[in-house]
Amino acid sequence: MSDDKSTARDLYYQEYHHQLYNNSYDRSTFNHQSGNNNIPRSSSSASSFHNDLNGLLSSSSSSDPLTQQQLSFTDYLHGTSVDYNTGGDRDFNLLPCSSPEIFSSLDGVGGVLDKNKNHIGGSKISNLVVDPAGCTGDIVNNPVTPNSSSVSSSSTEAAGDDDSCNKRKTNDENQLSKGSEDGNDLSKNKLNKQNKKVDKKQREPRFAFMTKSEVDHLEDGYRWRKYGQKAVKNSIYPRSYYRCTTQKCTVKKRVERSYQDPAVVITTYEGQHNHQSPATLRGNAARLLAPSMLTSPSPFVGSSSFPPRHQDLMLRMPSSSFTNDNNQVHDYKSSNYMYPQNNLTATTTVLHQQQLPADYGLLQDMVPSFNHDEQKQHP
DNA sequence: CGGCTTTGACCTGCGC
DNA sequence: GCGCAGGTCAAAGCCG
Repeated sequence: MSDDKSTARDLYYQEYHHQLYNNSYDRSTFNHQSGNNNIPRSSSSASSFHNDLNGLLSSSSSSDPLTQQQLSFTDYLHGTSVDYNTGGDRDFNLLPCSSPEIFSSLDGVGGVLDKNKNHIGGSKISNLVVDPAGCTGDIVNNPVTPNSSSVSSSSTEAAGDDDSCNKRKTNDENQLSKGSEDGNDLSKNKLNKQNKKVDKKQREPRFAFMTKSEVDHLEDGYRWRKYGQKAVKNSIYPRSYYRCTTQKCTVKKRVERSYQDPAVVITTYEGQHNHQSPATLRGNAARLLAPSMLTSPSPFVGSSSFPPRHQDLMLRMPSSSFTNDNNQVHDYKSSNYMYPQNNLTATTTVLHQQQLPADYGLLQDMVPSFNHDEQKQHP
């Protein structure tokens, strides 16, 4: 990776984390800290991750006028049956989220955590970032310009199980095609390759959560099978790859620890669950649900999908804006949630980018505008 | 024995 | 074309 890109990416990080940082202070989320101390939690930070997140996301709605609608982490995981090509979903592309891309430079992240620590008097902090990635629909619909590509293509993610499962199949097909060598076949192969390239552009939506935890693999109500582990460049901590064990469920998640703040675990979800949480099926829903969720319609009812509907996210997010190089104003939806659980306080930061231009996807393309904005706000 | 983790090999995409 | 890094596979081993 070139230095220019690294620099640009760092600038992106700075702006990204600047958003996190500002939101930590701009909003009245710290009020939650003293307001909800009676919310029960389980002892293990890992096993209570699901609970924590539900609490993080649901408790904040009580004081957030923007959020008339309950949204929990379970909602995040399940969402609802939604057509990502319709309605407002198409209105906003989302920040590209490949954890190494976003978090490999964690200067700002560490700052957020430390600031929060100072702010709340040394309480343990779970800091998580919900960072929705490109929508599948957007990928399909949005044209890819030579100078940029869709949001999702900014990452190196494979497109879910279907894609990965097709890898070998594709190789076999290519080999078969090689076997029959005609001029027509060659052109057909080219077309096939192009089509497959387009197919591979399709990425599952991704959400990255940053959580301060001692345990890498956080319990979220689903069952996961680890299928790989890789050393991460510039990091002493490996990245683990998990796949949902439910048959025909293509959801994956990556778990890695920040090398700059080892206390921070970065979990990236990819794909949509097409089933109910095993925890729910086992009758453990109540244990996993945050109290506020018990009073709201069950998020497990109906078909489930991941990620959450973007409208739901947007409902909960105050907006800010930034301008890109073309002086186009983009709405930014972001929020932080503080969730006190006895002596544990957590912060949820949700970033959302709305109404990006169709060709405004690549991280490299986003960086200048972020930088632009950064310079405007902080001369 | 089934389910899960570990781990080396392999594949793919991308930049040079 | 080559090298690198990310992502995935699958055999082997572990564990309850």
